[in-house]
Amino acid sequence: MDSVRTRFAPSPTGFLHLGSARTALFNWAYARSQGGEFLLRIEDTDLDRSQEEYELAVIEGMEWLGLDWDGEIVRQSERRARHIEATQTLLDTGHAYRCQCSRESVEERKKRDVAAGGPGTYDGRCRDLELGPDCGEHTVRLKLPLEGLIGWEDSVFGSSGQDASQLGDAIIQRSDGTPLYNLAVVVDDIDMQITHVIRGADHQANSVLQMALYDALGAPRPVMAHVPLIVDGAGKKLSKRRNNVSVQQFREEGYLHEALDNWIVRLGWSQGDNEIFTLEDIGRVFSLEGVGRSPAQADIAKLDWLNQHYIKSLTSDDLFERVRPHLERVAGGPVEDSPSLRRLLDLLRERSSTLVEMAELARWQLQDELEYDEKAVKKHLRPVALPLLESLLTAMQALPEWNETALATVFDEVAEAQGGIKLGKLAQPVRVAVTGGPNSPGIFETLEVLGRETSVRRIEQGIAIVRERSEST
RNA sequence: GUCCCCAUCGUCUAGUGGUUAGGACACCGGCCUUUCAAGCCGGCGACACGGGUUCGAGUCCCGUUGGGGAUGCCA
Repeated sequence: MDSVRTRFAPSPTGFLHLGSARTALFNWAYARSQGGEFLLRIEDTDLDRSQEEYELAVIEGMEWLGLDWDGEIVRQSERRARHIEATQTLLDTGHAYRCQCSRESVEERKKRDVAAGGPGTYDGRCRDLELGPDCGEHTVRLKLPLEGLIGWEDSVFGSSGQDASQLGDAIIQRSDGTPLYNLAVVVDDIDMQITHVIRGADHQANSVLQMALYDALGAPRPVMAHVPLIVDGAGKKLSKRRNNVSVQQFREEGYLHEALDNWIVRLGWSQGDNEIFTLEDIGRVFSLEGVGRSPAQADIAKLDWLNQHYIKSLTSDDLFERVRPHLERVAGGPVEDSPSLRRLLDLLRERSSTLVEMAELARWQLQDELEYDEKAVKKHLRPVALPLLESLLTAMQALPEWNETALATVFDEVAEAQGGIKLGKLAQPVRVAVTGGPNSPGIFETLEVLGRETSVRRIEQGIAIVRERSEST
């Protein structure tokens, strides 16, 4: 049996977006699961739209997602001679013909046909004219069968295809002599010996044409597998214009590639009731049978959940390296590695669904000056808290050891001395004093992480705030 | 307009003629608790509609409705 060869063929017209990323992932996964090869081809034939910058962005996105490809990257623009050669072959074998029709006249005839209730396809005016190479400015059209089904057995959608009567002869070479997408794709896929073409369902119509092209070129057809589109909240195909969906943006927003891969693979593919799939799992268990047929909406809440799941499973070193840029943004400068920061990060794992959120939650540790939450201050730094904070401060300063256990003991003693008040009565004012807000990890952990010096300073500062407030009222 | 495709909880989905229609996320409630989370337990919640076929349809067929995609000398 021939070994499987798939490819991902993005056009570098923007950043790698969700839909493309999923197509890439599926192709990668299928190849890996079958012990085959996964190739990368950049479709840069539309020079107007292609930009090197975007090509780099696409590659970067692939690498970030962990989708490694085999062999050298193929650039479609470098294969022009082959495309032109193939067109010539089609011309020589009578599978294609030169067409002199101008855009305007084709357009006009099309309009007329549509008005008459027809399909509005090219009417084949030049089909049998047998125009030679010296016929002046011309395009080249593929000579499609006039009738019969042009179909294939799709691995996802089953019997697919269209009746030839609904199709017009498509242009495969522009009047300036350059090849068009459909021709180039087929020629490249043949030369690259692609065995399975896995791509978005928006290509279904192209596939009809491409099947005819394989036939005309006398080449074996690959297995086709169309994947339902990912749609936005409005049910529309994801668009770069309307939706913020580039993978680098997700990265910047603090999502892990592990989460993104897992999220994406479950958009249109499933395996029983399983939800968690590492890239390694995907490369092992992915199958075309598991691909569904209806479009999927991308749900950020699910991504958030997955992201936290993977954040929890990261090693300490890995986590630190990945949040670091986000921490530094919050800190406004370089952030030093330290045991207490590592400890804080661990405490924050189960409180953060993104790395950005995690850095935000670490703000009180990263900045010298506290940013107070007004509501929290009003609620917890009140006169009643004054004796509490003061006696706590005194007791804390006398502590020989600054750690969680010792702090817990101090809190218990103060709570007892203050008339057996609940721990919460004590903890909240302290929390607001040392973090500026009402939420943080456990108060003992928080204080330990913060260290004696800063904790004491901030509690004193908190006491000052209470005094100030009681004087002004 | 024409062609193609799709249709199970709000979302992602399991389901291949006989199920109390399952899971996950989200949401709601409870437990835990020094806050927020996390965790655990529980709850709400779906087969678009109408015809067939069948002893029996979420599952098969037809139609309707709704949605999407394609209709480029773009990729």
